[in-house]
Amino acid sequence: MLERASRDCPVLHVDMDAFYASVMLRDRPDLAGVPVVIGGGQRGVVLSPSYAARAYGVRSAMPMTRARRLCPGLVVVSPDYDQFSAVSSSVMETFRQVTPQVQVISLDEAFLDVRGSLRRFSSPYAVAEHLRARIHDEQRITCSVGVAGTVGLAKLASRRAKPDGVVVVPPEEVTTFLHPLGVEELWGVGEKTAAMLHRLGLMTIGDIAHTPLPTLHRAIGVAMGTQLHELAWGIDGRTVVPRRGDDEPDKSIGADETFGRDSDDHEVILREVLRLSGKVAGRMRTAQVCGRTVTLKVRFADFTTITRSRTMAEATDVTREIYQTAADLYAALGLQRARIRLVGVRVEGLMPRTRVQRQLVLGGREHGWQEADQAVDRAVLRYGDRAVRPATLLRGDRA
DNA sequence: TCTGGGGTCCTAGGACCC
DNA sequence: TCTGGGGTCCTAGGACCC
Repeated sequence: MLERASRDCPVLHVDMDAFYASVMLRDRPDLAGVPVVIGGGQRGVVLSPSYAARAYGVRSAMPMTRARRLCPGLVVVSPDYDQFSAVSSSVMETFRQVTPQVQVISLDEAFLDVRGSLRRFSSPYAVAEHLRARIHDEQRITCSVGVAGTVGLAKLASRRAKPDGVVVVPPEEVTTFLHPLGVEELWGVGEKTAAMLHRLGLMTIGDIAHTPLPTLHRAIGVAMGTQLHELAWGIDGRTVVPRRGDDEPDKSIGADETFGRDSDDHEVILREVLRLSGKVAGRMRTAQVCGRTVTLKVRFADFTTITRSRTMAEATDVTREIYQTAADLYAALGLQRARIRLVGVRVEGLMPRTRVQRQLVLGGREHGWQEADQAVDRAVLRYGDRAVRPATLLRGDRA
């Protein structure tokens, strides 16, 4: 029955079940059945709760403090991204053995267009079950698959399929499936938009579908209103675009860090800005890109967040120049004793380094810093990222 | 001890150019 | 001494996604 129902459903959304937690648990049989989360840090959030932890109400993105309150025996394990990436690559490779039409969304999910695979498989549903069996055999983790005619519907379907299942939404059942769901299930509807829709009395996707377009436009804007109205009727222009996830150049590279405790000490804050600048510049050099716009982000103790940016005449990947710009932006804030929770540095307007020719500044000593960075990169490659750091960062070690 | 860290996209106003 | 209109860049903020 599912075979036949899936015939006009060329799009699969595959979503690994509790991915980080599941990958960790398969190597830690001692933790089987124990409520455990991937996460950590004093002020962190839950990245991935195991199903045993979910039974206590623990959810992704929940503050760790709240998770521990809900589940006093909670075991917390730090993420091992190298391992997650390795498992993810294997899984994506399995997908590609079925179809080249694989769009990687993140480490743990992908869209597949399986139209080209229907000579080898009797139906999209059969592809879904084949993939689930293979991943279970090869990786010893489970996944859920949504099968539908559009990416938006496939994504909603995979959510309903969890854990360890398949949900097919054939064309004739689209509105029956879609309209009872809450508005927050739609892609693009987050906390704020959901609250706005709720104030209008729109609770379900069906409510959105039956709201006149002009009303939606007034409430949430023309672009968003049109998009949600279409999605509410299962209309979705997006297609599966084969992508590996790392084959498109980033548009920006940034790093931020929440302090263990809020700080109003300029020296502490600027030292962190320097460390983040070095981290960002290093990643830029690895990616062989330079950028022109430096953005400083500051989050205060009350969680209000501001950004300040400056666009430079020339693109750079030099730690010192990024730091100097970020430090200038910080100084221009003129903060006195404001307690700061987080600082961040991001560089935008990225372009391939080969396209950047640096102007020779009369009397300038521009090249010194670039060569210093290259020396740092070589040392880091050989000895690790604690090998070479600006002297001002060494003080942090003693603290 | 509420609320991470990596991103993308959109909006809106002002500057500036033609 | 009247005030258009389009296009692009820059800046700041906000929403959202994984």
